[in-house]
Amino acid sequence: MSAAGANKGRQDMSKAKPKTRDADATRARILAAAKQEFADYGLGGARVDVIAERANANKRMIYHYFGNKEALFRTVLVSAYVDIRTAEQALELDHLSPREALMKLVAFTWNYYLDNPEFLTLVNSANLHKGRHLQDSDEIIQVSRQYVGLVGKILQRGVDEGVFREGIDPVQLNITIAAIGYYYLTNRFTGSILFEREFMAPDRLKERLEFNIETILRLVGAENP
Amino acid sequence: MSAAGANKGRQDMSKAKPKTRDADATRARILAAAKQEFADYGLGGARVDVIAERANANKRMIYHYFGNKEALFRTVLVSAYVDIRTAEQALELDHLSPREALMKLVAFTWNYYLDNPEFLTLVNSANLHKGRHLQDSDEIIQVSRQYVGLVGKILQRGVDEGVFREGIDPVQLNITIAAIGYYYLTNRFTGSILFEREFMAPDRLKERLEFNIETILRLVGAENP
Amino acid sequence: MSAAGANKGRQDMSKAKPKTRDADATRARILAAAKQEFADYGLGGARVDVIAERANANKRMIYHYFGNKEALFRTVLVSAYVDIRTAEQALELDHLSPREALMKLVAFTWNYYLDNPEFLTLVNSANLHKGRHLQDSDEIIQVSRQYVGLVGKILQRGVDEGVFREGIDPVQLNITIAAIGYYYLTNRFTGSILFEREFMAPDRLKERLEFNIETILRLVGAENP
Amino acid sequence: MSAAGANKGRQDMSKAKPKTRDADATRARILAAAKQEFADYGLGGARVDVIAERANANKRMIYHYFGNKEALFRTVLVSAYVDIRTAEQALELDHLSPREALMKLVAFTWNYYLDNPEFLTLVNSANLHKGRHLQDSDEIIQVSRQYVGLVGKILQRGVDEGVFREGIDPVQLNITIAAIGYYYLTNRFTGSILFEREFMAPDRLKERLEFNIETILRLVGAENP
DNA sequence: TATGAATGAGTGTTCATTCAT
DNA sequence: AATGAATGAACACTCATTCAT
Repeated sequence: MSAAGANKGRQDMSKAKPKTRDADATRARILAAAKQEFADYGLGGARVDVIAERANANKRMIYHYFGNKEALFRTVLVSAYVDIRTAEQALELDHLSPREALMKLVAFTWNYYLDNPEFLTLVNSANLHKGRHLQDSDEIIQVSRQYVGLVGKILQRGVDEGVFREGIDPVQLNITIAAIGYYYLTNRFTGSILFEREFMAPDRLKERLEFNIETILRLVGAENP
Repeated sequence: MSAAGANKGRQDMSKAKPKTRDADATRARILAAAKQEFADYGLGGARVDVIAERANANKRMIYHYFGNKEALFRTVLVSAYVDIRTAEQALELDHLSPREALMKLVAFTWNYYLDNPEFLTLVNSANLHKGRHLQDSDEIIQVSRQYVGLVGKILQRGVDEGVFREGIDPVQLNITIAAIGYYYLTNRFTGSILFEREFMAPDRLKERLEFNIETILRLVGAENP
Repeated sequence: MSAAGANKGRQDMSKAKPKTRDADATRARILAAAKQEFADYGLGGARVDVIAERANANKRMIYHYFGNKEALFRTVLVSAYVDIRTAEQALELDHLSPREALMKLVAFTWNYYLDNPEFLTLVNSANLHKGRHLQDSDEIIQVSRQYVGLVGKILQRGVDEGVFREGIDPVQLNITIAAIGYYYLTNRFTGSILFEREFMAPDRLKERLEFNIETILRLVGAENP
Repeated sequence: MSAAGANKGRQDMSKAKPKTRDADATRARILAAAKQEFADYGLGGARVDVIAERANANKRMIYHYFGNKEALFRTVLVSAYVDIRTAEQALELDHLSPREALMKLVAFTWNYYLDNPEFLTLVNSANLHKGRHLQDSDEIIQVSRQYVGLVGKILQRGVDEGVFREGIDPVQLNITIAAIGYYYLTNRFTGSILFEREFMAPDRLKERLEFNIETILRLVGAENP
């Protein structure tokens, strides 16, 4: 039996795994579908039926894996935050000059919002519901601390090298970096109408990113922005 | 028309006017209630019954005056934009120095968001629905043009006086002025959790406004920000 | 207009009333349908859709008039108790001899259960749910007190006249009068199988009533039962 | 078989027996859990998941051993009847006087209901479903016949000894003995509210049992009840 | 102008049951 | 023998909207 077991070891990989992987895969498909649906229609506007359909899963499975619609939203939201924070940590800004690190971070933030527009509406939804779904999530606080530390380190290095001015609050800087990208993109629809300008035209996007980089560099007092 | 109006004036006072005035009052109450409800729960989350209740009106009246829920939202949204743009036009910035005019505008924008938080969620809702409710609204475009002109004029005066740098796009500046206040306030719930900081504490609000003013002044290149 | 009004007075009876009566009638139809459905299938087994259908009403109306399924059950239950207690009060037992009054009460109880079998299952359901739906109903306690008083009075008269023995607790007697009819009828299905006897055959019913009357008369000590 | 059993004994202990014993144990655990769940919530209100959980068994096992929910209920119900009838047969009433035998039977019935309240709700559920689950159960009819015979024998002995009156139908007596205990206990929740009296207080229980014994003794005509 | 009654199409959620291993 | 995954049908309840007056 031990020989068979050893033999089965490899073979089982292709039999047992699918079994466990099926569950994980279903869960993942539901999560992805939910992220999209919540992003498209908000928490209230999202339809559980549609999520199930989009996930190519049974509606019952959603309740089995996530409990209910709100809990599913909570999971989606936390995962969205973890995703962006994880990507930020992977930027490897330490070997860049403070100025370049900051530019890279502004550009990354902008591009992340561009590539993952669902993040924007998820956050909006979370705030429409007064942040209720983020409460009691230690994970979120952990990754956020790392993020603030990341910006704080760049700022400190800039001050030490004499290229940034002193006394800038890393949290306020963080918020502003996010704000100038977030606002433009989340309000791209009303913005395009109000300002009679195609917000999502490639040239316009490029222009805005440059404007944002300049805004941040001037803010931290980097010479020759 | 003015003669007719004068003629009708007295007669209407006793019979028709009260009637029309009641009608106007009902309409206004519904509009105010709807603005609040849409702001609190979004377009999808808002309840027609609740709006009727909040307006101390009959549900049927909503349909009588506004057609349906979406049309009501459209009206609320346009009125919200008209309100803020009207307030901006009333600022009388012309007699201030460009630098002070800009500071005043940044502060006004911030305080308007603070005092009218429903504006933020209404705009968010409008964008969740891809700006659909703002289309075909000439009124909106008119007032927006005036706004851009207002900022453009300040900018031009600053350049002429040599206190602002050249080449700044008034629209981009507009957007950034809005963004740095809007983002902080609309995301105050998730922000307070993520950054472990009470976003709405009076000191924090004051701090943010100062940070924003500095951001804009440095952006336009005003010396001694 | 006053003439017309006077004229309309009677005519309106046939126009205006239906309006108000419609609401009341709908409510009443729902209540009757619910009583039947709850009696047939219990609280858990009853279907709101079916109640609406049986009431020839819209499902939405049930929620409009009664709030939810449990509240509807509560209303049904209270009304069922009020109905039987009201019928008992209408018996006019005072002018009968104590012995005949008691016999009449036993027979009435039996026949009421026979004619209103839904009462039995409603009470069973209420107890399956631990009486939760009867709590906080002052009405129920009021009518029950009257009922106990009614039996107490008969008992007292019997004692005074020397035909009943002393010291019988009216509540215990009440319970026993109910029990010997209730048990036979509510368990008629299992009873018919267990005892291989058609519990609902007319002769059997008559036989049981006589047995019950004898049980009660012997219990109170009436001579020559 | 005993030899085989002895032979198998050791070997089975380690391999086969646990398996079969496990199967029986699982079946028994499911049955016990089901009895409790059905008693607590009725047939419609009982949840298959909960039964599986309560039985510390897999849900699939329920279907394997019992077919489906209704069949499980049927099994539970029959077993409940067999249990009470078996306990009654073990009473050894023959060596008691008819009067004492009857008293003991009334007390036993009462105490059995008290100790096994699930029996009451199971029977109620069975009747809510029109006794359907008891049909075609020969076992039930057999044990019931024995029960009627048991009461009939006491009655006959009493008549023979001149302490009971003639002509009492044992079935009717049976029903009444059950009724006066059953009704009080199954309706203890509504009863406690209606009669403003704590039905389950120890003194109240004792009082009711004495009342019931007196009721039955007077009914059969035993002198000096 | 105003209103109470009524409704159909959904909406999140639950449940007994079967599949695949 | 035992189990985790999956499902379809149903269920209580909701909502924007219309009817009738």
